[in-house]
Amino acid sequence: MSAERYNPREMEPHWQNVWNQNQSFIARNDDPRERYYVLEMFPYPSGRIHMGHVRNYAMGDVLARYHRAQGKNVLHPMGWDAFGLPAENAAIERKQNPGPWTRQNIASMREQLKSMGLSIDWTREIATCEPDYYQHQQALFIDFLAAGLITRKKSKVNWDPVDMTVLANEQVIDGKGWRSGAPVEQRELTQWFFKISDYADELLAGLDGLEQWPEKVRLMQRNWIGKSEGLRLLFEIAQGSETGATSIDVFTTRPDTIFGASFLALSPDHPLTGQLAATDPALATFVDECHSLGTSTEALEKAEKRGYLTHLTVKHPVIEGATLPVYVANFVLMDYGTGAVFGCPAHDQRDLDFARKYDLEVNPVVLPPGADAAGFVIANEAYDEAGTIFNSEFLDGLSIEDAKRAATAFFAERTVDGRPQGTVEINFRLRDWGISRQRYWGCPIPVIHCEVCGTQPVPKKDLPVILPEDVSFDQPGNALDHHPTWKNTTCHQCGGAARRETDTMDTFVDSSWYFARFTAPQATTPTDPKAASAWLPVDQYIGGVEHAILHLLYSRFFTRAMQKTGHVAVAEPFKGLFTQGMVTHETYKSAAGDWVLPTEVLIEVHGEKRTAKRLGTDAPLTIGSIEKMSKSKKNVVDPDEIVATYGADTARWFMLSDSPPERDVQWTEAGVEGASRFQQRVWRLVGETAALNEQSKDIVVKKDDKEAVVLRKTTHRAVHAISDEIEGLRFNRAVAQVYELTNALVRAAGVMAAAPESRLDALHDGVSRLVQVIAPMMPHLAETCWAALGHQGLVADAPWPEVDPSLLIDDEIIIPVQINGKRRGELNVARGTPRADLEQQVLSLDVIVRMLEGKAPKKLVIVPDRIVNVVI
RNA sequence: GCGGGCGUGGUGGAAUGGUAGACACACAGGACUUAAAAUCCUGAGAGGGUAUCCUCGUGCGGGUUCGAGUCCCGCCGCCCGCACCA
Repeated sequence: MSAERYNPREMEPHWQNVWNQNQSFIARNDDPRERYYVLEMFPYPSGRIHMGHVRNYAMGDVLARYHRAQGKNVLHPMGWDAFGLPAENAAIERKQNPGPWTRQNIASMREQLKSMGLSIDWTREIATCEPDYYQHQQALFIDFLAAGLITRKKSKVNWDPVDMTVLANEQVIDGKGWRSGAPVEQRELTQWFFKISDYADELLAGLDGLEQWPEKVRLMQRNWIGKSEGLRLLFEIAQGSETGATSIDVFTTRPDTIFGASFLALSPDHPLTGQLAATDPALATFVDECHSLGTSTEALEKAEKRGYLTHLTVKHPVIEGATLPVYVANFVLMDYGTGAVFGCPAHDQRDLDFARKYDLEVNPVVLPPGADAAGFVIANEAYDEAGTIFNSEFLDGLSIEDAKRAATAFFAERTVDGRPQGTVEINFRLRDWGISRQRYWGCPIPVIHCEVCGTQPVPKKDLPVILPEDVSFDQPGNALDHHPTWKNTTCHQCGGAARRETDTMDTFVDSSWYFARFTAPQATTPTDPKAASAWLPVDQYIGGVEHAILHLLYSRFFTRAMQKTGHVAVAEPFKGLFTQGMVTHETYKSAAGDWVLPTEVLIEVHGEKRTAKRLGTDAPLTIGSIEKMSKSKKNVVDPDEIVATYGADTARWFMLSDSPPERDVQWTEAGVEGASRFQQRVWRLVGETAALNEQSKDIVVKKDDKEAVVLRKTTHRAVHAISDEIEGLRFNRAVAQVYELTNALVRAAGVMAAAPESRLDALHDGVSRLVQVIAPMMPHLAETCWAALGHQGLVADAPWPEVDPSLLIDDEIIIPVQINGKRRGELNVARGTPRADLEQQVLSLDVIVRMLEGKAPKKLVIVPDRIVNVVI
C-alpha cells in the first residue's frame, strides 16, 4: 500500500468506466425485487450544468445508491426538457435552427453529468424535442381531446410582448412574464385549453394524501386552487329593463350580510357593462380607462377604487321597496364568480373604501361580541370578524354561520325570472390551463383546420406531426407560421385543402408526463401501462421550490388525465417530494462597479477581516452580499473546474455537508478544500488499515479486547444513524455522523500498535463499513478504498452493512444530574438501574450533599436511564 | 392585507421537553520541517476565579413545567408565497 495522495482525476473516470461496463445502474422492468423510483427534475439543456444541478443530482444519487444497496430495484433516469424559448432566442440571434444547438448542448451536459459519477440508467434517456418523445405527447393530446379534457375557446389571455406568446396564469408573476419579465398585456385570442379546472376539487382533495410533500408546497397549491363556497344570488332589475336584462347574477360568500347591502358593482368586462357603454360614451371612456390601467398587477395594486354610477337600479332582495344603485367598478374581476358583486361596506374593507368615496350607506349587520347594538358604528375599518347578526329581521341573533345557512335556505325558496333566487355555488381561483404558444420550438399541436369540416385532430396513424427544421428566423413571430409549405395539408375527412395548427404546446406539457415515459421509454404507445403502474408514483422527487405550483400542479392534473385515458393507473405522480435550497456565493465588485468572477478574486484573511483583490492586477475589490449564483452577478463557480481540480466526489460531498438540504447552501473555497481534505483523510485511513493488515497477516487475531468492542459499537451506531439520516434526506446530519466515525477510526488506527491482534478485525470491519456508508456520497473514492481493503467486487453492488442491534445499546451509561434544572454533575450507572438505586446514589453525590446542606430535597425527579433533577 | 417559515458562537449549523453549541469552516497556539505545503496535537459562547469553581447565555417580554432553543401568549426583525377572489 502506498502513501500516495488519492488522485480523483485518475480514479473517477476509471470507476465510471467500470460501472458502465458492468451496467451497474440499468433498471429492468422485469426485475421482481421491491422497486424504488427516484427522480430529480430534469434539466433544461442550456449548455452547461451549474452548481444547482450538482446539488440536486448529488442528493438524488445518494438516495439511488442507498436504496440500491438496500437490495431494491432502483430506477434513476435522466432526460432533457429540451423545448422552449432560450433555444429559439439563441437561434434567432445566430440565425440557425434550435435543433442542432439544443442537441449539442445535450451532448456536452451529458458528459458533464457523467463526470459526476451519477448512478443513472442512461439507456432510458429522453429528450422532449425528439419526435420519439413528442409524438406520444401528440397521441395523449388526441386522447385527452376525445375524453373532453381539452377545449378550444376564445378568451382573454396573458400576452407577453417580448416573447410574443401567450402565457398561462401560473406563468405571470407580479404581472410580468415569468421568463421575459415584461409586463403582460391582455389579448383576446382563440386558444387551446386543458380543462384543469374540472379537476380543481380533486386536485385540492388529493393534497391531503400527499403526506410526504412539504406542507409549504401543499399550502401554496391549496391557495392557488382557491376554493370558496358561497351563493349565487339574483338581483331583480328595478330600473333599466330596456337593456333586456331582468336580473343580475352576483356571487357572494357572505349572504348573511345581505341586509347591509348598499350597492351593486359590475366588472368593466361584464356583458351588461358593454351593453350600457354602447349608449353611454362616458361609461365607455371609464371602461377604457380601467383597461389601460389594468395591464399590470402593480398598477392595480396602487389603483384607487373607482366606480361609474349607471342609471340602473336593482330591488333590494330582502328590504321591501328599497332599491340599490348599480355601479361599474374597477375592482370587480370578470374572471371570478359572476363578474358582479353586491357591496356591504360595513363588513368588507374594499366595499367600505368605495362607499366612503361615493357617499353610500354603511349599515352594520354583524355585532362584535360584547358590543352595544345602539352605539356600534363603523369608522374607517370594516368589521369582518365573528359576531351576532343584527339589523337583519329574520336573521337577527344568529351567528354568521347560522345566518349564512338561513339566508341560503331563504333565497333557495324564492324565484326570480323563474329561477331560484339563490343557489349554492363553489368557485375556484384556478383557471383552465391555456397551452397554445405562438412559438416555433415546441411540440406541434396535432390538429388541422378545414374550412368545410372544421377543426379536428390529426388521426393517430398520421403521427407524429413533425416539427420542420428547415425554418427561417428572418422575421419576428412564429417561424412555424412563416414556413412556406408546412401548414398546408389536406383534410383527412373531405380530402380538401386544410391548414395545420401552427401554435405549439406550452413546454410545461412536456414536463407533465416525462416521469411516466421513463418507465418504458421505448414503448410504442405513450406509456406501457404495465410498467407505468409498476413504477409510479415516483417514490422521491427532488427539485427546486420554484416549481411548487407550475410544474407540480400541471403534472398532478396531467397524471389524472392520463389515468382517465388509460395510460397510467395512478392519480398522483409523486409520492415524496423534496424541495432543495439554492446554491449561493459571495459577490465581488470592482471599483468601477463591474461584477467579478470568483476565479479572478484573491481573498486575503487578516485575523477576522477578509479583503479581496483582483488576481494579476491586485486591484482592490469589494466583497458584496451572498446571493443565488447567477450569471448576471458573476458569482458562479463552474462545476467542470471543480471536478477538474478536486474531483466530483469532493463537489458532491461539499454539496451534501453543512447546510440542511432544504435550505440555501453557500459555496466557499474553504468549504470545498475542507471536503477535499476529508477525502484524503479517508484515503490515508484506508491505507493505514490495509498496511496494518498486510504487516499482521501472520498474527492470529484474538478475541476483541475492550477497545475493540468500543470501536465496534461506535461503528454500528454510526451506520445505524447514517442510514436513518439518509432515509430522511438529512444529508448534512449523515455527513456529521460520517465525520465522527472517521475521527474515531483514525484515533483507533493510531493506537493500534498496542494490541493489534485483538483490534485488527474491529478496525478493518469499521473502516470497511465507513467506506460503504460514504459510497452513496463519494462513490469513486469508496470504490478505490473498497478495492484497497481487499474486498471483491464493487462497493456499488455490495449490500448495505447490517447493524447488530446488541451493539447499539450501552450497558454503562452516564446520567446527568441537575439541581433545579441546571446540570451539576453526572452519575455513571448500569443501564436499567432502578429508581430507588439512582435516588440513593444521587443523594450521596458530593455536589448534592454540599448543595443540600443537610436538608432534604423538596422534590426528586428521576427518569431512569435519562436524567435526575434535584429540586431544593 | 392574507397565509407560511425562520431567528442558537466569528461562520454554516447540531440538539424524541432532559448535559445548549454535535460536526464542519474560519481563527489562535504548538509539534514535525532548512522552509513551505500536507499532517498531527491543543484551545476557544461571554464574563469572572484562573484548579476541578461561579454567573450570564438560543431575537425581546411574559407563561406552562421538576426542567424550555424546543410547548403556549404577546411583540420585534428577516425570508417566501398569494394578493382588489366578493
